[in-house]
Formats: sequence, structure tokens, C-alpha cells
Amino acid sequence: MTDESTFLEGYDPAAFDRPSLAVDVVVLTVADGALRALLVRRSEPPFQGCRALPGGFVRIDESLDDAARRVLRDKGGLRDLWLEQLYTFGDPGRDPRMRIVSVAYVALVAPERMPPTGGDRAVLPLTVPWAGEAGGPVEALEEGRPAPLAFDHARILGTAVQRLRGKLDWTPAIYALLPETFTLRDLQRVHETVLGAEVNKDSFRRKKLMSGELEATGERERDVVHRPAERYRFAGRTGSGPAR
Amino acid sequence: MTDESTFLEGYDPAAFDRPSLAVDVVVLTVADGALRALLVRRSEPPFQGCRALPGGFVRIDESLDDAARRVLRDKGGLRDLWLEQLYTFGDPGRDPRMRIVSVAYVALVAPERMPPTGGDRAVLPLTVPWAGEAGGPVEALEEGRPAPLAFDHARILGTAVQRLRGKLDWTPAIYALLPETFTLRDLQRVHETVLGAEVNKDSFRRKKLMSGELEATGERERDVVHRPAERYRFAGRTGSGPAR
DNA sequence: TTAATAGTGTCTCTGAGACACTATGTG
DNA sequence: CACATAGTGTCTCAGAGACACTATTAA
Repeated sequence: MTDESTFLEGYDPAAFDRPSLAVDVVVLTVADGALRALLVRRSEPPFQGCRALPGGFVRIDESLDDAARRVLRDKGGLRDLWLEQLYTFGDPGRDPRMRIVSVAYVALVAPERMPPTGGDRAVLPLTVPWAGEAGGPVEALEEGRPAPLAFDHARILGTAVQRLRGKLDWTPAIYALLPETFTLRDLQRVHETVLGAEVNKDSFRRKKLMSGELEATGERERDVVHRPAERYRFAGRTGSGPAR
Repeated sequence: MTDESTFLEGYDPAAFDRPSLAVDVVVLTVADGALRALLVRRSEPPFQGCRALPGGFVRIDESLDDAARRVLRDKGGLRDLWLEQLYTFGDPGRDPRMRIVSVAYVALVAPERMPPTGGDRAVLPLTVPWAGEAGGPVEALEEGRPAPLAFDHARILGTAVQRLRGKLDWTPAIYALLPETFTLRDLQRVHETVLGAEVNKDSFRRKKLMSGELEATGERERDVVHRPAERYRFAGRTGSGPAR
């Protein structure tokens, strides 16, 4: 909008052929040594039987953030997650039925809060075919094979992983992927899983302990076959993140 | 979209009350020691007489990037700019007339390529009331006073400045704000103007010379009252940037 | 006692800030 | 020559990698 005012004055929003607006949410978690995403199976064409991101149309009276939160509630009862707008995908032809522009969101959740797999829902490990923050599409593995993904959702997943990797070092996003308390080793493992690369143990410990982000709980691991590590808690804003 | 398929099957896009979709473009430049944005004056309500970002509705058959490029062409004949999607603003009520979701873009342009001021167009200096990448709304000055900005455009400008500051150190975005050739001093001045803070001369020079981004031209400044500096050229991808 | 990982101390390397010093144009 | 800024050389300091060494638990 802006100074198309003369045009806008007589503008009847229903009179034009306009794009539809949707949100798609990339729900990421780290479990069993892999970065995983929540995907649903499409039961109808197009892309029938393919995996797809949970999503839905934006209602006329709700904000984009609210639409994303509504999708999360409806597809698995997820609440109070770290949630952030990712990018808006709007190429004509990304949906063969009609023009749909989709505002993509990323949500981060600790594995124990992920809804149970079953029905049309699955939490599939991602294979990232590029290093660092290079970017590019990302596949999801189902029964060891790449699951066909609907629409441009491989690209959306790729953008989400790229963004998450980029934020990892300078934001507390990583704590949204961990339970309430965790050891430094847990923290490092999650970090490495997201990055898809190993990090230096010593400097990782130092950086995190120096950062002021961590609060020692006084508790220690139990039932481990080695010296038990101290459990820490994220000392910043609790739980979720930028949006709820 | 996704597995709302049962719902979607019988979906008639015209039957629902849906948000309209627009693009707004923040065209930034650095001139006369200030970060400046291209703004137009609204001639009609709402916000009649206020300054606003150039923008327009997204057509049914064009991509979002194409819509942003079209707006740039139409509002000042700007072509081949560094252009990047910024964020999508979609709060209900951001436009008092109707629900409009706007995909904001940032464009960077060297000052000599900025279209002439006049008519409803102005290139106004921005005052950023926060430091670093803290974020928050940003005002534009017109005749020394803050110009009233339409809609949520102060917030969009703020997000644009925040994003640009964040990218400055690790992307070649800054070269889009400079002419074909420039001295290291020019480069540093633009950097400082965008950041709103001074940077260390020595380490700035070293970093840039080490980066491999610069190519010496062999030419030197002329008609300066001091030792003339060498002119450099950006050695990476020429001219524009991520999108054209 | 051994295996295995937690956690500490310290050396080195690299990049940034600080600062002094030289170079080279105009007036 | 004076002035102003370009450009270089070098010292110091802080953070990261490397690595050796100690600590603590279960089996």
C-alpha cells in the first residue's frame, strides 16, 4: 500500500483476483542425535501421500503470529513454544491449485514436549546436504528413505535450518531445544546436531559458562557410568522465546 | 496450507474474507553523512499528507520479489538494486481500511543512483533512537522535524535498519551503498553512518583488505587537500546483490 | 582398579584496538 | 614549509583451539 491512494480509494478487495495467505510452521527438535521436524501426511491431492509442514490459512481477524500459534495448537496441542517468523514464500505456481503465499514460521521445542507420532503426524530426521549456513533444500527421512515433500516445503525446511544455524551462536535459541535442566555435554550435543559439525569442547564450555546464560542447579547427573556432570538451567527468559 | 485438504478440496478462494497482500519497499542510501530512506507523500486518507514507504499490491501472477521490483521501477525508475525480503507485517488493524498483510523488502542503492527528490518523493534522513541492533521504530526527518509516518512504517523502517546493521559485518551488503569505486575512507564512513557509531580505523582497514572483497584500481583520489587515497572496487558479485 | 567422561590450568595462535611513525598531496 | 589525511609497523590484549592433567562415578 501507500500512495496508490487514488487507486485505493475505489478499491474493493473482493473485486480483484488476489493471492491467498497461509502460514506454514517448521517445528524443529533435536532427539536421538538428529535434527527432526514435525510433518503431516497429506491425504488429498495435490501431493497426496506426501509429507508436508503443518499449516493453515490466515483468518481475517488474526495476526500472522496468532495464525502460527493456532496451527501449532491444532496440529498436536503444542503451546508456549519458541516461535519466530522465518520468511514468506510466494512464487506463483508453488501451489498447483491456486496462488497461495505462505508466511513460514519456525518453532523450537524440546523433544519431550513433542506430540506423539501417529495418525498423520510424524517427527522425521532431516538430512542437510550442505555445510555451515550455505543453504539449500533439506530432506526428511522416513524409514531410511527420503520422504517426498509437498509444495516447496523442502526449501522452507532448508531456510529454517539455515536460519537456526545462523542464530545458534549469538542467541539463546538453543535452550528452547533442551529440557528445563541439562548438562554442558547435552548442550554441546544439541549444538553439534543442529550445526551438523563438531565444536571444540573446551572453548564451547568456556564460552557458555562465561556468557551468563547458565545457572548451576547444584544437581548432578545420576546413573551414569562416569563422573556425573552438573545440571544447568537457562538463566535468561524462561521457556519459550520471542513469541508465545 | 497442508493437510487441511478436506477443507481445501471444496475451497473457493473468492468465497472467504481474506487478507489483501501488498509489498512495501524500504529504499536505503547513505548520503551527506546520514542514512536516508525514499519516502512518498500520501495524497489521500488514511494518513493523508503523511510520509509512507513506496508499495503496492501483489498481483496474482507475479512473485513477491517481482512485485517489489515493479514498485521500485514505478516509484522512481530504480532498477538492478540490491534487494532482499525483510519481514512480513500482518497485524490486523495496521491499515484502518481493511486487512492488509505487507511483505516488506529492503533495497540498497548508492546515492548517485537515487532518483531526484520532487513531486511526492523525498529522500529523508533517518533518526535511529537506539544503539547497536537493539531495534525499535525509526523516524524520518523533514525540514528538521520528525515527519509523520503512515501505518506501521516507522516500525518497518526500524526493522530494516536493524537488519542492515546486523548484516553489515558479515555480508558484502555495504558495497551496494557505494559507487563503483571508492576509497577505504569512504567505505568506513558509510559503515559508520549505518551503524551510528564510530569504528576503529586500523582494524577496519585491515579487516577489509584481508577479506578479499576489495580490488585495487590503481587510481587515486584527486583534488583533495591531503595525500590522495587509493580507489578500490568490490571484487565480489558486481553491483546489485541477492536479487535483481 | 579400570573405563569413561567431567572439569581445570595453561600455552599458543589469531584478530582487534592502540598508537607511533612515515608518505604524499594542496595551499 | 605546514597541514591533513593515507597508509605501515608493532605492541598489547582477549578469545579460541589444543592439550595435558586431575576429579569422580559405576562396574
